[in-house]
Amino acid sequence: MPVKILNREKTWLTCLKNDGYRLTRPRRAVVSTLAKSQRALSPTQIYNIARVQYTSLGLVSVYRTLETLDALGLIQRVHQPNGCQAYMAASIGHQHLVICQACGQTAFFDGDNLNPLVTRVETQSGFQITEHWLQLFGLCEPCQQNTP
Amino acid sequence: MPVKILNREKTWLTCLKNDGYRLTRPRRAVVSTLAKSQRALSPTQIYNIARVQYTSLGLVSVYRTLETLDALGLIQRVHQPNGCQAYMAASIGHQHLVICQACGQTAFFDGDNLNPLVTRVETQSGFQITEHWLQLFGLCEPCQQNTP
DNA sequence: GTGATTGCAAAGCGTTTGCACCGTA
DNA sequence: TACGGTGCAAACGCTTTGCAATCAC
Repeated sequence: MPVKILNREKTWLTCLKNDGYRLTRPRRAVVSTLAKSQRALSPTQIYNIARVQYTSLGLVSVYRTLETLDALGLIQRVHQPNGCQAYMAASIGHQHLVICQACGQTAFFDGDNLNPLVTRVETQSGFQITEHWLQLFGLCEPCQQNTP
Repeated sequence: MPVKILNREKTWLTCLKNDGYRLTRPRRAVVSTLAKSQRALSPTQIYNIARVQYTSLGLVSVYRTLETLDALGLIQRVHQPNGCQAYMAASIGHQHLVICQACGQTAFFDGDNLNPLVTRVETQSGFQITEHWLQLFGLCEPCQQNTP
């Protein structure tokens, strides 16, 4: 699992290159920032962090790179009760997200097999289900101690 | 279940009144629009629909009424892959949402018992889970026929 | 070299705030 | 009548767009 995170940056850059995108400094800075992050980041947060590494980065490039990474399915928008402006690495397969409400720290967990539920709902509602979304909110270990 | 929808408007107005809010024409118009809707509506959509009933309604009042209804727990923000600006009646108890990706039509379903999953994730991740979120996306019956 | 990509500035859009007037209780 | 609530207009913040300069290939 830690291996995945270390390789994420390299993987994303390879994907970009294979899809014909140029590996520019702004893109590298955004990719590096987001690939390493354990928490969901907003465009402005990414901008501020990435500028440490590449000072003349423009906020616009952050937006454009996020759009590209999202289109390639490498990152996902993270929804929280109060909004949905943050992004992080896309979950793989049937993994789902737990988010710390205090610090934004995230972790993935392997989802239940939701097929029985999906089938039941399809029968009862008449909807044809194409996508599901399961997310948990709470406090990560460090935050449990800081906010008793 | 249809009974609930018919009573929803009355219930919301009663809640507002009991909490010391005045039952003004703008509030009635917003409540009536949203209580009757089977789909999630954005502030602007609510504005346009409600203005049929109350022409001089201001968009600002829609926002303020939504804020109030949300604070009272009567409505909830609905998150979709592309954004989270829409509102609808709050789910009751452990109900969850199915949303039609084509027309926005929604339906509730009784959720699985997620307690075993929550317990498992708490143990594995160290997170203390306080809230969960389960949502399904797909096509409602009419839209299945229109988009084959 | 050349065309994709960038940063800047400006436009755009949804949302919030300030304020004088209005209407509910 | 009193004051909570309203609509308008302006402010605000985030996001997108237009464009000349830049840089990866």
